[in-house]
Amino acid sequence: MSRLFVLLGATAVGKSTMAISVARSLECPILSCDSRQFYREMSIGTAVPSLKQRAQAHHYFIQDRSVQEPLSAGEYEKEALSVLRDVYKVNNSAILVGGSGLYINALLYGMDDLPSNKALREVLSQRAKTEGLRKLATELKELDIDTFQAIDQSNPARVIRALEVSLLAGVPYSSLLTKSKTERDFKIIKIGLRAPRQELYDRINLRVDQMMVEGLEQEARRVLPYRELSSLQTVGYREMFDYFDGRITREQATELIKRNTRRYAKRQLTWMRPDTEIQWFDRDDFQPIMHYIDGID
RNA sequence: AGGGGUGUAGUACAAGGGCUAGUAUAGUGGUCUCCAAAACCAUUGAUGGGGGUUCGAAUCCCUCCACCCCUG
Repeated sequence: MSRLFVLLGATAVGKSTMAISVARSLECPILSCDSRQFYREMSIGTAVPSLKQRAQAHHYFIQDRSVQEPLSAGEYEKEALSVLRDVYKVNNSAILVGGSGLYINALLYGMDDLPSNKALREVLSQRAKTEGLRKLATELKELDIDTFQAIDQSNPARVIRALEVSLLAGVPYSSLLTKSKTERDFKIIKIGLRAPRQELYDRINLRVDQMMVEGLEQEARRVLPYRELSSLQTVGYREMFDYFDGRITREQATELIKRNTRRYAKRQLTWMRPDTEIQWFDRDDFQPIMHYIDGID
């Protein structure tokens, strides 16, 4: 059976480097699962692997599209499955590396085939602003009482998405969720990279300082015209946009990027923590990881 | 060394001798079926040490300690 090694961990823990080491050892390709490294306009702020790094192993889903063509979790699932099918024709192994939990779950377990309509979502989003979220929540209550009670009613994203699906499908959103995982025809091995919290935060702070030196400001200026796109609702860019608007100073922006990256890392850890399938290793434990991999099948 | 000043949460500040020491921010925990590096929810934590006055002290007094400023 083909194998997919899933390399997980918080941002800046060292996933990319470890993935390349493992890929070279296994002589297999890497599929990135980082919902911001998909886009070629974003390099510095997403800490995308360098060209030199990418030359050491074949990478998929790294800067292969524009921010103007966003890739959703469901679309990623389909495209990544297609890539994996091709990879497994010639190779028994592949590595999935990244920090976008929802996208990883989409590929590993599948997503229910829910309807989607960007225009409708936009309308609902506007109505939430003008009429208030409570109004939309009340409408959701009539269409889908189960979801209304289950979700956080003050969370616009949840309310809008549930309403969008219920309206499009003509049946309650909750009735479409199967809650079952799709079985894949490859073996999934999850490997987590960890580091002490303080060390992780130090690495984040250092990395942000480096980004500023490398020209994050110039990069952010180039994508400023696309600031409304969801792909630009990203740590490192939003803060620079605020700086360009004159709302904060460059120094404040740098500090906010650090803080928001730390928070992002914390949310990633919260997301991964309950997953008992993850075998955890220290961030640079290459040999123990290879030993673990060799012991599988 | 002498004189002056300041010590409240990780940080910045508030509390005229009287409610459970407050606010901001950081930090922490959590939610999650395609906007997810998003969105949202919840929450820990402090009066520098010791003594005194008082029914009652962050607040007044003494002392020690730490830091800052000035003089040398």
